[in-house]
Amino acid sequence: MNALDISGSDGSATQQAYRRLRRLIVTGDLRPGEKLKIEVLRKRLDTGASPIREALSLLTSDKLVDRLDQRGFRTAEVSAENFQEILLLRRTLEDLALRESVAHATQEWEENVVLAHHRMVKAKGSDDFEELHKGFHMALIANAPSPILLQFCSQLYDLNIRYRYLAGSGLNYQLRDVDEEHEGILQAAVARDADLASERLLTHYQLTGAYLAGLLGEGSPLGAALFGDKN
Amino acid sequence: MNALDISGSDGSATQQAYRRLRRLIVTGDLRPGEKLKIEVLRKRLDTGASPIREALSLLTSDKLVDRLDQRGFRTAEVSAENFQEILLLRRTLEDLALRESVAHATQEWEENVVLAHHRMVKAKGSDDFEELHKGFHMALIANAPSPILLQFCSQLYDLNIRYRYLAGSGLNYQLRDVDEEHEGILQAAVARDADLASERLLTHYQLTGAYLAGLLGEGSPLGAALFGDKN
DNA sequence: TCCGCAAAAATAATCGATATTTTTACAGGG
DNA sequence: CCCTGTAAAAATATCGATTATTTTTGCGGA
Repeated sequence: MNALDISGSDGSATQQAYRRLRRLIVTGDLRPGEKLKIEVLRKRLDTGASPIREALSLLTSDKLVDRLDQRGFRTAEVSAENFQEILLLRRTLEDLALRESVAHATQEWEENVVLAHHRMVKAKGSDDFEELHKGFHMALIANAPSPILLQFCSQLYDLNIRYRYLAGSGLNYQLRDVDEEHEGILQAAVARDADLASERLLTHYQLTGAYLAGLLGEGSPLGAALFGDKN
Repeated sequence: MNALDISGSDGSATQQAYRRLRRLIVTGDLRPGEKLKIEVLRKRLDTGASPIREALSLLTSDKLVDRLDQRGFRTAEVSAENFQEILLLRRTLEDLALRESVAHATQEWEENVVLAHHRMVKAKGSDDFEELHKGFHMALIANAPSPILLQFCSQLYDLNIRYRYLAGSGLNYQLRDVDEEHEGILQAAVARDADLASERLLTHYQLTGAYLAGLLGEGSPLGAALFGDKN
């Protein structure tokens, strides 16, 4: 009815299916390359075929789903190359976005960043953490007057986080002092030092990326299971 | 069933609808911000509601269509800000892509670029020119080992060309020696001089962008008609 | 004249059923 | 034993109709 019900619930059946399917794919509940049969999903999400089909169409352009003409849908494959590409693009685009964002800094933006950081820190360990972590990273760059760029960043974030889930959700945050890195980025951003903030952000990605790449690399058992085995 | 398909059309009804609608939007046949009623399009393209709806979903992620939950679809609005953003992102991403492409140069790639250029030149003035022009620009960067980046570039190209059509199709090619610019980019690319090729490509965009911006700028009658008038 | 409300019309979203295509299984021939 | 053509089964894509939602219209009252 009203557009005001924010509490995760409503929207059209299509929107719901979109969100739920997206989550299933990003978290790895639906494995890479898995065939997505309309009938199966229809039962699993307890909705009609049309919303499923439309949601899958939307996910196609997010690069989370591949559409094979006349042969239905399947989740996007993963590969070491794809992972590296995502890392590279993320570094490039978020660097750009962060600089633009800081360049247009306002008090409101600054406060939103602080708030997003606070919420993320507070949710450490909870189920909401991943979402709030994205919230913090998006808040940093949100002030860039460039909606398309922001959408690219958001999309790449989701593609990236999918690999993190595939590597084993959550565990990769404990081994480094990520908190301190986040804190450093926050400080630099609030101080409106674009160079410093950007440098710290890139370092943050570099470290996270290297860590994940290690887990997922060709040599590792996990990498072999993900990239080698085509069942 | 439908034997009356024109011009070697293949694929599902959805794919066809997607391509046709895309063309209608990019060329400005469907005006910016125009409401896209399923029933109207259904009759216009002589197909069912489902393919239309799915095609519109696909176009949504190309940023050519906006979806208003429960309120249907409409073509994306245009604005001076949006246009400038597209120009900026295109310069940034194609620069990156071109350098990557040249860095991985192969004979096959080189030949494809030459071929694409030849076809474009040959088609000057014909209806196919726009498509082949895109073909040339995409061929230049096609060797970048970065499918996501290439997809971003392709998407931005289409968003950009839409403004060119809105400004009055074709006319903007006559006033500058675009041929020579293309030729220069081609030479530098074939010589595998990434710096030079990139510089020429950016100049090319700079000039084209400035020209179009002039046509579409706030002060101009065309700009006012496009950006000011919300009918 | 200007709201506000309710009924009516228009439109979007969804469902159930049908047609089309792909996949699978299998028989016959090389 | 493997290849190939074909028929049955499964799955996808599409259609036509129904349902839900939004927008418009019309009317009365302030």
